[in-house]
Amino acid sequence: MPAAPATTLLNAPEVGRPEAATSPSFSPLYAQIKALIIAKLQSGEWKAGELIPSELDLAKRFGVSQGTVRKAVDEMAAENMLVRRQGRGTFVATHAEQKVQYRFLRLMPDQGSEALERQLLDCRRQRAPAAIARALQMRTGDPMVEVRRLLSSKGAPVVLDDIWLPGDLFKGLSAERLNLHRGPFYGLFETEFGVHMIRAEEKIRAVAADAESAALLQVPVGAPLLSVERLSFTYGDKAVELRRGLYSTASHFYRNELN
Amino acid sequence: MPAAPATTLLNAPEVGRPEAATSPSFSPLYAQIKALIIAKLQSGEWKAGELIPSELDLAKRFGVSQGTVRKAVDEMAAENMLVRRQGRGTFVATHAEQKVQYRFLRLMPDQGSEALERQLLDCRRQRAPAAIARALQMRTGDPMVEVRRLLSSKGAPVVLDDIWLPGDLFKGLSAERLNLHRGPFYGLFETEFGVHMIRAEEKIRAVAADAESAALLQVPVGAPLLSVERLSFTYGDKAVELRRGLYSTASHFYRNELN
DNA sequence: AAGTGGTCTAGACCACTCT
DNA sequence: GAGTGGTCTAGACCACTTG
Repeated sequence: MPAAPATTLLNAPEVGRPEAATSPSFSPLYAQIKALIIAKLQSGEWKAGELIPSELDLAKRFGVSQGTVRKAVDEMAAENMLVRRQGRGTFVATHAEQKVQYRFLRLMPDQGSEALERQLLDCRRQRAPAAIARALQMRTGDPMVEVRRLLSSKGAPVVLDDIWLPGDLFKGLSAERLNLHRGPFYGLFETEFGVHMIRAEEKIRAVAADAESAALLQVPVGAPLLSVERLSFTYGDKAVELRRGLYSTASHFYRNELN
Repeated sequence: MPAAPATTLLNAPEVGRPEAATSPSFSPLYAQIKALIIAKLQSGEWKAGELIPSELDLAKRFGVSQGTVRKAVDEMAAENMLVRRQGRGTFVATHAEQKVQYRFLRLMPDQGSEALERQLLDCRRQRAPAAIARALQMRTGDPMVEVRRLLSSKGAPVVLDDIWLPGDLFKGLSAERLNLHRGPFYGLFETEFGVHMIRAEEKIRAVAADAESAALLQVPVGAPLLSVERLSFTYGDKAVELRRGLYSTASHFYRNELN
């Protein structure tokens, strides 16, 4: 039997030690450890890209065996919240400085793999329209930031994005900040606003280009485009971004893997 | 130190016992166990939907600890090749008799969740066109089966599929067989032909409906449709199906989850 | 050489299902 | 109650990275 937890205790209702767990609403120890680790990430104590304590260290802190910590970390690594590197340690996942930039962008070129150029079209404070507010669990009229931008491949526009973010979470966000930044927006969101996207849901449709989209994407009006509506979530399954992308799929495609 | 394996030995090159493993091309024991289990599935010794031996049983057979078998099965369950059911055992995953039918179909209705009606349009033996053959790693002109079918929701056509299968794997496949069968094709492929799809890759584009597709899907010519090109794989990452679907996304959408 | 994650074992006990 | 998967522990050793 291990010693009592060194620092942080497991005070979740009716648990603590597995022996105390009875049938209804049973939560295994490793799930509680996972929740504690997530809390550290959420609070910003362990930031994106940083090294977290070793498994042995965590095991001592939480008063459990290494194997239990391991299972918790395993799950989080599988969900892309943490990254394990043998011999080095475990790191908090990040959308910046990653080999695969644009982790959430599934658009692939038919040939080659050229980098995408970004072009900011607009960035302004807005009041939330009803539909946007509903998706983000906010109220109609709440302050928001709307960003519009274009992604191009070898000069040819490919993606037109319309992005909505809660105003209170992204206080200093401006066109200047966005233009200064290199790499994907999600990297900037992490470092500048402490908002880390961990998963997203997309609804994909085929639509006809309207006049404005057609002009920006340089396709004929009525041309078929991929409409990709993305709802992104941070820790605690909180929706923090609604994004509507129009993808020109003449020389690119949306890649998906099914299991 | 455990006793020598009871029946099947681990004869993989330069391994067998982890102690014998040296740096280059190191393969952990559980990965070898996993390969052995996959071999059982591939050979048809354990069929889709069936119960496989218990972890303790497998551990004895393979001469390893339960934990090692567990890790192998864990991975396979994560990849949807096996399904664990506490208290009952571990089963071979199947596309038939599953709560979620159409495991690979990501199309969702905007409202409700009505079942889809199938309508077979065509089923005939063909010679492989160059493009199809290439994707399936066959030769142009090889015998194939082409199936065309329509899926409808509440009478309204939603999906038009054009399916290509290797002729040698699907010998007795005919319109009659397909019409007799209930549920997804992949279920029939398992029971009748022993072909089990374990994963797939999709390339998605927005396209304009041509005359024929428009008529079948009851949309105007030129209407935007989702083109979903799916390449499906069996055990050993062997491509065994190429499918081109046209989805009408007026009242449905393609749902995807990003991690 | 020290520290980290990765593998493997052996054994205990719990939760769940079926008979 | 017997059998299955699920959790947890403790300890050993391996593979990899860094000083």
